[in-house]
Amino acid sequence: MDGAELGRELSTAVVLFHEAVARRLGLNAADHKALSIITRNGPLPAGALAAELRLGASAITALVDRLERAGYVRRVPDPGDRRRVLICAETSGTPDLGAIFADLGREMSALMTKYDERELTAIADYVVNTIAVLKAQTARLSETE
Amino acid sequence: MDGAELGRELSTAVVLFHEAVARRLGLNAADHKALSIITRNGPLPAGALAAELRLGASAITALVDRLERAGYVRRVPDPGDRRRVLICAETSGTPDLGAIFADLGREMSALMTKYDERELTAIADYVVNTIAVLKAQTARLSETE
DNA sequence: GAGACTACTTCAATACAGTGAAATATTCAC
DNA sequence: GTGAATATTTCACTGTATTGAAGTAGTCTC
Repeated sequence: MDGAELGRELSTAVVLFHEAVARRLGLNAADHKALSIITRNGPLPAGALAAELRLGASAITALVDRLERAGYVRRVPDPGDRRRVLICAETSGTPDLGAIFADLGREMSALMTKYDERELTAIADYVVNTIAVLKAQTARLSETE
Repeated sequence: MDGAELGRELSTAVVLFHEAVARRLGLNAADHKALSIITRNGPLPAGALAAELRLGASAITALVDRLERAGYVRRVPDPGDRRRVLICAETSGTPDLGAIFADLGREMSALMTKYDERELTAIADYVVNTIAVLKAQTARLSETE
């Protein structure tokens, strides 16, 4: 199997894994993406989420309604600016999410014990550079739209 | 940056790249997924696509209509069974797609020249095993639904 | 070759996410 | 304080994808 083929396989596997996670959480792809932004970027105001997702303000209200109803996030009034609402990931309410990624993490850790120092360095370098290439390509594809 | 963080980053980069490709092709995520199945699995009957995507037959008709109208696929009557319609990827009609992946391939090839034989072996092994882990986790997530 | 079955399409109905305008509440500038 | 600006919500509407039932065409069994 050559490099390109391998890359496509990896890419497909990643995308399908994401879909499976979303299905498991009972979310569509867009809501899952929103949830991971919220989880990663900590509590953030609805407006910031709108900018990130390139959606209108009213779409965010509906989206957060769905996530809140499902128990994945919580609305908290911003103490600094009471017009704002901060969207917080509901960590206690999502045991699924933790378990899912813990399992994956465990398997990946086990995999990494196979390699020696030099191999690990090469792999990490490869991953870092692959991320950079993908980001650059994504930017290139997005710029002309 | 630790391994888990790196993995998440890679995963995000892959997903965002896919989204960018889809946007560039003027397709939504679902149609893009269908197109890549068609491209990869060669000409396949509508029913097979329905099974793959877990969609009803009529949804496939609409989906193929959209892809055909956009010039990405073609309906060809199956010579073996004339009830069937084979969905073929329209290679000539999609210069975009080729160009997009050629560019990515070129950058990835350039990256790979950095590594020596042993490092390349480790990287390939890592990718193969990561794919296996992701597939296993995807299956695990899907089985109980 | 008649009847049951299969593959796809058509059509009406439904579900859902997104938009844009108006409403509400709060902050900022003066 | 008053008026302009900002952040979110509500609401009516639009666009689009999916479903399920009915229809059409072809294949298989006997």
